[in-house]
Amino acid sequence: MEDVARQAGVSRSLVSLVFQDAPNVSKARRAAVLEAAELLDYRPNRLARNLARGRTMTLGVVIDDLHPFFARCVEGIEQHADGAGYHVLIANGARNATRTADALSTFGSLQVDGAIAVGARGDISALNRATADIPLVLVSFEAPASEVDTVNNDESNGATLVVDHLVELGHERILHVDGGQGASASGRRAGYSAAMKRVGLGSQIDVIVADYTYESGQQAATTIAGLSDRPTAVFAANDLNALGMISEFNRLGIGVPSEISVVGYDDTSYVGHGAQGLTTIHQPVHEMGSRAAELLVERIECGRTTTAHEVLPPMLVERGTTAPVVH
Amino acid sequence: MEDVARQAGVSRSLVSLVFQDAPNVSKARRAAVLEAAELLDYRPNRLARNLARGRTMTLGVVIDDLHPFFARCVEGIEQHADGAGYHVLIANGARNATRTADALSTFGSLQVDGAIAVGARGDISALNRATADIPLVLVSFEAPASEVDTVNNDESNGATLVVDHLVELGHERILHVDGGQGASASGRRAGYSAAMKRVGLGSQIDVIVADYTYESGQQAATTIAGLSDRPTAVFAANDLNALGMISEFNRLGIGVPSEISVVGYDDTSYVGHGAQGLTTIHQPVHEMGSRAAELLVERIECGRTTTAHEVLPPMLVERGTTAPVVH
DNA sequence: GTTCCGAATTGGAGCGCTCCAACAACCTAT
DNA sequence: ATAGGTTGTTGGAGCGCTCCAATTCGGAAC
Repeated sequence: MEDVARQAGVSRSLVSLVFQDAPNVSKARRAAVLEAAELLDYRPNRLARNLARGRTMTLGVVIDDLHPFFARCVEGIEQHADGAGYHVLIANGARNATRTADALSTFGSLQVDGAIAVGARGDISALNRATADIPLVLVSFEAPASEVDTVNNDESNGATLVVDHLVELGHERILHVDGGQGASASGRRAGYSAAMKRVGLGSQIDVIVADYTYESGQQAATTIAGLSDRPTAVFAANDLNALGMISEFNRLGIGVPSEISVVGYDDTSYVGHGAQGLTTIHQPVHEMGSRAAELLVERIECGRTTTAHEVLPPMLVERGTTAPVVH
Repeated sequence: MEDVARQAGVSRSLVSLVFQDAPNVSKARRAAVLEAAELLDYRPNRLARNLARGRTMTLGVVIDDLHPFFARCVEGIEQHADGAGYHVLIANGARNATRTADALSTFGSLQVDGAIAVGARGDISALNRATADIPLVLVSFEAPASEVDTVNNDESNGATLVVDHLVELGHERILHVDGGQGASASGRRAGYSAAMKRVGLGSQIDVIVADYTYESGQQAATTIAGLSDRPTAVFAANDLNALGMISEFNRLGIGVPSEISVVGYDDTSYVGHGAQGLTTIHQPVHEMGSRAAELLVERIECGRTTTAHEVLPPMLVERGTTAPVVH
């Protein structure tokens, strides 16, 4: 910077002003500085700038893993951040509470202006401690009572959409393969039960404990196939789980959707493809991301201190794995 | 830091030493500092540390988009980086040369110690300029003549594996739906032609121009269905393209693999799932990532100046979309 | 030709840390 | 008791920038 200043025949301060494109710099000097910088191949050191400014104009995002569901969320975050003039840095929590906290504290010591954790592991107090005093927004993480902002999908409403759709197709024996301890699983479970009761199918409520993996879907399918009073429809924990279930049903010679209907959850990018699209619940992930970024920027720039808990509505996407019940 | 030093009754330097866990600090003082830090809720500012050190112990990764193929590569990168003590920051190039260059220059001004671009857009000189003087490694980007390190999959060999597999199943009319201008497409195309000639099927060489999308796969399927002398096997541009093709064949009542065999490329995570697994070429993406990180760390720490071009072998994964030809 | 005022420019302190050279303290070994 | 070597500790300069208060500049108004 010193060198550029000398080369352009101005002071260091002026060079600084040019690179912040400050308003009150004369055309001539600005040009001179720019030319000198070009000549010397100078580019400002953001590290130093950030240190001096105490602002980084950067948002840190920790995602639980790098898979499509989170990716779409990040795209939403980026969209809003871009508009607000922030850079976005991503770190991988690797489905692991420690790594998540680590990533968060890396962001903290990197002095990002705010952080977003998507589908994070660990408990709120740990997350909060890791981020220290930079604002944090949680996506897909239920924390209604806490001081942190959250953005969630209305899981319970999603489950209701599933049940209503299946009931409309004439199903009554509707079973739920759940997500166990996974994030959002309890909301889906509760929504399922409530919806079943509401439509007068309380006696049919049946839940198989599973998790969000393909393999656990396959297992659940085996269990279901062996049931004496086999359900005519299954509400899966999520898309991957549904896919595992379907592949196993196919292997066992049970037709989907001819003999059993299957509904997933998340509308992961790949489930629309393939010969037989999966009927599923679309989460507005992209929007959840951009809303999270919005909340964060609000806190950073307007110093909002009230806590926000956003809940976004899901949507049913009807594809090829559900059909009217056959008696 | 000053406060911590005062609280612990030591100098600022000692506090610094404790937080770098330097060897020669007495147990007593170390404990005192740690306690004071705890009390005052102090955590070192990495920004300042990085500035002072001139090292960030961070690697920047720019990926072309956030989808599974790249995600697995990042996991490979992270694995090696972790071992070598580096943090990994990810930025999204958003399938766009400008954003890619931007991300790279953000990393540059953030003073990361090295950068990796996976499946980047733009030309080498632009990428090089953006990174300025920090070392750069390119993954899935052919640049044999340049000064930058690269890590690639042996596309040509991958194509050979496909042709050999199909020939073994008795196919002769083997068509290639290509990836157009996409990265690696030319390698696959060339490998296909060479392999066909080698097995004496030079006269059967037939290429349909397409790209790496699902939709273009569907289109290609329509074209193929209308061919007078319909091929018995198709080598698709990539998995997504193959999936599009298969769904369209299904819709048109053409059985896969009974009437036509289809082979993909990449072994994207989701293609093993579903009722009918896709036969495809597995790229060792994870390994490519970790190898890239290794090359990078080598340059950073050992100051290697010779250029490395790694080429990793692909592998055929036989699943359900290929079968012996029926006459 | 003064006076005044805003626009343009500058020096210097400071952001929070590291790292080096200097120094203090404590051991041996002579 | 003294030189020599560790081990432990410290002040201060410096990393590359920003930002403030102070200064200079160049007109327009009188």
